[in-house]
Amino acid sequence: MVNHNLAKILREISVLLEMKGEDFKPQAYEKAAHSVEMLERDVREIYKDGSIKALEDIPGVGKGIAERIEEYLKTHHIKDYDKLKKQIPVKIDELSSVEGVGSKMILRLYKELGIKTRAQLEKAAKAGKLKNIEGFGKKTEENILRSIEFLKKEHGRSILGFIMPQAKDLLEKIKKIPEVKSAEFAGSLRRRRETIGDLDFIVFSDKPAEIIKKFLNFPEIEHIYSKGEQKALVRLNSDIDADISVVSPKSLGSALIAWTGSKQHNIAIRTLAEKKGWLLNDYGLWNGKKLLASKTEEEVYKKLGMEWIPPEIRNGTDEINAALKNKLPELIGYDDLKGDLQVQTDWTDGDHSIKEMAEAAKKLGLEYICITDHTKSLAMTGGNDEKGLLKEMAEIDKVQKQVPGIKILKGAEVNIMKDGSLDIDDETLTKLDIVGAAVHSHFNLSEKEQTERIIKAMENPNVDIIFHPTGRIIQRRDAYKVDMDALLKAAKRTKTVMEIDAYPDRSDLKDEYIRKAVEMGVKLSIDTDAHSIHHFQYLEYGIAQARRGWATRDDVINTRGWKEMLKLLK
DNA sequence: GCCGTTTTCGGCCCGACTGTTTTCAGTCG
Repeated sequence: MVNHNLAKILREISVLLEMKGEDFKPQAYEKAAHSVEMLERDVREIYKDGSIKALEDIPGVGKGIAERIEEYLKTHHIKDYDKLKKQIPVKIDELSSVEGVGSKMILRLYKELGIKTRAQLEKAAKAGKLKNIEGFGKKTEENILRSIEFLKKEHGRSILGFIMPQAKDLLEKIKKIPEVKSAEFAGSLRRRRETIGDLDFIVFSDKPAEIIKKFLNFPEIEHIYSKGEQKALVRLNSDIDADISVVSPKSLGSALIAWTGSKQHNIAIRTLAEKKGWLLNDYGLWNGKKLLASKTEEEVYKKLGMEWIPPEIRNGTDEINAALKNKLPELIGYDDLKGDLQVQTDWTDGDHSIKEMAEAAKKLGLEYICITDHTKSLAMTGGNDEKGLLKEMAEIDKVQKQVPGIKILKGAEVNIMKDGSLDIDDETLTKLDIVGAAVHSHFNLSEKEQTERIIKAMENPNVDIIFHPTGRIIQRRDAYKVDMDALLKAAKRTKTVMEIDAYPDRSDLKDEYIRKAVEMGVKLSIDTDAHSIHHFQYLEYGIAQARRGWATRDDVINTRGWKEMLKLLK
């Protein structure tokens, strides 16, 4: 996709314009950059299908930016950008990623010291040259050096499901501070984004200063970036940053909205308030000095003329229009799942036996699981052949008697071969309750070949579910190239279920594909891909993912009891 | 440069904290 590079350039233009003291253009470019980054379709395709008019349909992209995008697609250059870049030839992304360094500082650093890169900035700071620049002091120099040290460790964003246990522990600790009335996650943590930049907490109390003081004494705090009467920003010894903000319970609703974001969502609803002649800030919704609403989120949204919006879908896109019309779907709830349809055991690459997995799932309150060990062509996992599968089925029957109170379904994670055929014969597959099929090899086929390959597997009447349909692993492996529209159409036609793999670094399907599937009436399943008894807890993140994709209870098959669920399969 | 339930011009989210300076611009979320 060209989107990432294009967004980067638009963002750089924004910073360059800021340096020049332009007032509103930077926001315009920043907004356009954000939109382009969020697009699910490649800008090249959008342009190919609908020319420049289609580009102008991207939120925040008007005539001017659309022309520049067109120029970029045609020539790989944007003249205005090149011109700006020539005047100030600095590595903007490198420098602005340093905490506390923004456009104005970058400009001064370049003009006064000729600094273009982060390495040069570090060298100058170490040599004590920064404090000679007007507006810079010793503190600034120290902070820049500290931030560069931190960046060198290359800490990017954390994966939601992996960071959540730590976040939950810290939230519990915060709640135990006596002056705390209540406390919640905020930011991307509360929105349950698939990756998290830092841990945001919002605390409700009438004694903010004391809470900040006590929080700053927590042993896990390694460094304090800033602290005030109401807020603090720190780094934890686990090398992730945490933000805490304390607000009076009187402002709980408005503060939660403000601190949950997203930024785009906040801008949109604050603009909406402003249109009515009101002001929306952390402390409430105001008409002049008159407080209109502040206590609960519901109250604030209602006053603005809309229904409450679940945090998971607060993107600042179409959720606001839907909420204004009272047309938000009722998203699947965190208690709605009754079973897990992808579970591996020690028959292949799982850590625990069928019995141990069943017992663990039962303990968590699940009504059923489906055992889906790998099949033979995935040799590294010791995958089952036909004979092995039959043996495992017999073993499941045996375990079922030993572990009552949870239904153990018989399944397999069958390998889709390069040509779309399966590595287990149909006769054996018909004996299973559920057949999941998945791609584990040949990730580099062309989009056309990969799409046809998976559709061919869907057309097998035994294939019930496509597991982790895009094969991506967050921060490790990109999704293989596939035409998702075509896959979803085929899924609809063949009544194949698409999985939301809840394993935290998979989270596959991702939210925009889930939303597309929901719109097209394709059924989904949410499974953990558990390889250990500890993995069932990941269902929570699969549900979060489904909620971000606007999925309802009805869209997800394993919200039903197992008998009813099986009826939905081919 | 973008945008419209106060549409084709006039406004663009809002507030806390920091560092350096002495009243506020810059940065961040």
